[in-house]
Amino acid sequence: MKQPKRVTIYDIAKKLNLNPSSVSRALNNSANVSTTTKQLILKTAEEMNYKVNSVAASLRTGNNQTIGVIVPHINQNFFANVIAGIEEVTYEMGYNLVICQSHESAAREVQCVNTLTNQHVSCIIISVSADFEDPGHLESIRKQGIPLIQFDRVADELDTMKVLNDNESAAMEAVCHMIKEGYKRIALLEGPQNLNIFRQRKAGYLAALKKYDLPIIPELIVENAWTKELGATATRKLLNLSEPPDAIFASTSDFAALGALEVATEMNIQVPKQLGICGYSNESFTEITNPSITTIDQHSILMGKTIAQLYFSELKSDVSNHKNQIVTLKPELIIRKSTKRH
Amino acid sequence: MKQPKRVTIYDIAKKLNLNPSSVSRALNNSANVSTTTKQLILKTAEEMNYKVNSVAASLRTGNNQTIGVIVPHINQNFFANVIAGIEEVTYEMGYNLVICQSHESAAREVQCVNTLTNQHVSCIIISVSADFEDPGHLESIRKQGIPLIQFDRVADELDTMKVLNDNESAAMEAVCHMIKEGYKRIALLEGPQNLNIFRQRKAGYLAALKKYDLPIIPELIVENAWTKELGATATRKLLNLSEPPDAIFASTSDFAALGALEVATEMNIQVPKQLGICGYSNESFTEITNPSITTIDQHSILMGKTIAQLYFSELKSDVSNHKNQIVTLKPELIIRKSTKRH
DNA sequence: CTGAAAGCGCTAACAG
DNA sequence: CTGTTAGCGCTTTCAG
Repeated sequence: MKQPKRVTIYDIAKKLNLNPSSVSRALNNSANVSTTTKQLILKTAEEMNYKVNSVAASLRTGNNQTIGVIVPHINQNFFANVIAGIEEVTYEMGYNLVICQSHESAAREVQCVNTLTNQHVSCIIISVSADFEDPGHLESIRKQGIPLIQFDRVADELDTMKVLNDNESAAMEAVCHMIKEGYKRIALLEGPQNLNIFRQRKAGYLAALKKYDLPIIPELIVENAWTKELGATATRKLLNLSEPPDAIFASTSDFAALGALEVATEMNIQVPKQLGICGYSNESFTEITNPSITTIDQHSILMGKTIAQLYFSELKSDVSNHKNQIVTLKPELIIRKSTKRH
Repeated sequence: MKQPKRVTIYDIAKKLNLNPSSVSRALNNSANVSTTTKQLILKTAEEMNYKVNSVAASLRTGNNQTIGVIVPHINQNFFANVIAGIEEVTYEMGYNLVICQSHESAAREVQCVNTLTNQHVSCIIISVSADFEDPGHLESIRKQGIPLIQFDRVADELDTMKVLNDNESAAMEAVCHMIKEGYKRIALLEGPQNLNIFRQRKAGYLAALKKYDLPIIPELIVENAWTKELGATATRKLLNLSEPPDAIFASTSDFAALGALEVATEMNIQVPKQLGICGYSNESFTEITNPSITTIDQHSILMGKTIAQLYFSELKSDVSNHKNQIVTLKPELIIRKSTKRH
């Protein structure tokens, strides 16, 4: 593909018998240029179809108005919405987004971090992959002086800006709600415990049981039931126990809850009468299943906006007394038919 | 935020008493450097924690290994999946993605184009906004010598690379299927006709009617029924006609189909017995509604991969006999319960 | 195989 | 207010 020669500020300067720096000043709306010449420059720039080369500007200023985002998958509702929220704010500020997917792989996450740091992005926003273990690559971001914001799935031990959901209290609220609805043997579908969010949700589950003096029954806690299929398998196993649960809290996702619902339907077990089901994330389908599924909304778009706002507020804040702020959002329990016995 | 001084190739060169150009050669794995010095350079680069500055490299080479993507909304299933598909391929090739949302606004789309062209991205991939009228900004991309790939929603008249879905044949197949199931008064929910995709889907609908010698009934064609709410409103109106339709083809989206289904349920009209419903896009929820919704799958991830592959194949192809290739994918009719009378 | 030197396009001192 | 100059970090000729 042929690249036609692009118009530079030198071309404009030459045409007007001016100095490139004046042109630069005019284009950047600097005060140190007379309004008449500024007008003239802007007009001819327009005429000559001049476009800034922001790569050159970035190299010179060391600031490229670009924010890197790393998420496991961009085509998952929660992450897509968070990114949409981030973009809403960054767009207003004239910043661009470079988006990378880690595909839930730590190795790939490291590569994403490298490409972003090589590009000297102004900030990196990340939600870590499922097999996250070693925060070395995140530390290297900080070492290079690039602001880092972790959200949702984070390395707790790392002192960075964070935007979190209060998973524990949300999970607790959900399970308390189920208990109040009369469920007594509530099973938990749990996610990989190396991720903070799943640890917290489990903690909320346990706290709710404790609050109501219900026993913790190990056989009702199923590991790694993350997808619809795994949720279905887990549910089948649970419902075939000699003492099956009367409710399932799919703390991993609404997909697992959907798997549970399908198995219950298939086994002719009535939801919510014989079995209560609660998911997590408020995926759009939870509203239209039969019965509709109780779930927890994470305000994902708001979360994205909050993340971006956090960056910009830090940017203009006083450098000297800088602390890594942590913002925690409150998820919302959405009670639907799948847990309403009364 | 403090930016610690970054290690450059000069630092490495100085330490080793070499010339920066040798360091550059070693890092870029050039042939013109002895294996011993190459080893040495790579080792010390590692030790000194050197990271390339890809901004500087971009400025020098005029090639930044970055692809810009403009879509109406990143948090819509179809677009999120297309982007995921694009990313899968570009990642392998060491390219990055800069993602912009037009928010269905032509004005904002123009701005997105500007930021991307200013950044000298290697390629721009776009699906135009709903209020698209004037392809001027797309022409300016071409004028600047940046390869342009349009997908799905495209400006037909513009000679660029394109990756399309065969909307017309897919819509025709869907309507033919409904006719074969015995539906005779099939309504159409249509989208804004300034977008090629909705024109094509309408054409497919009309072609199917023609094929089976069914009359075109204007009162059964409803404009701009794009969302769930608009789909519901349209359906309510249709079902209250003196001669209501016996089927609805929601060519705009599955959301409109869902709205139709909800209205039918609410009015105690049996689907598929009294009313057939077919959507478009194969959103995940169409599988779990009651009854499940017949729809058209657009192979969105494949589409994304195809787009990226098209770019890379053009990249290495002979420049002289370059033609703007158009790839058309075949959507797939997914027949579910909402149209199965037999 | 290695060194020297120029320059991508822009911005930001510093002079005038 | 405008011009001069240097340089961001890298790649890439051209010499040697």
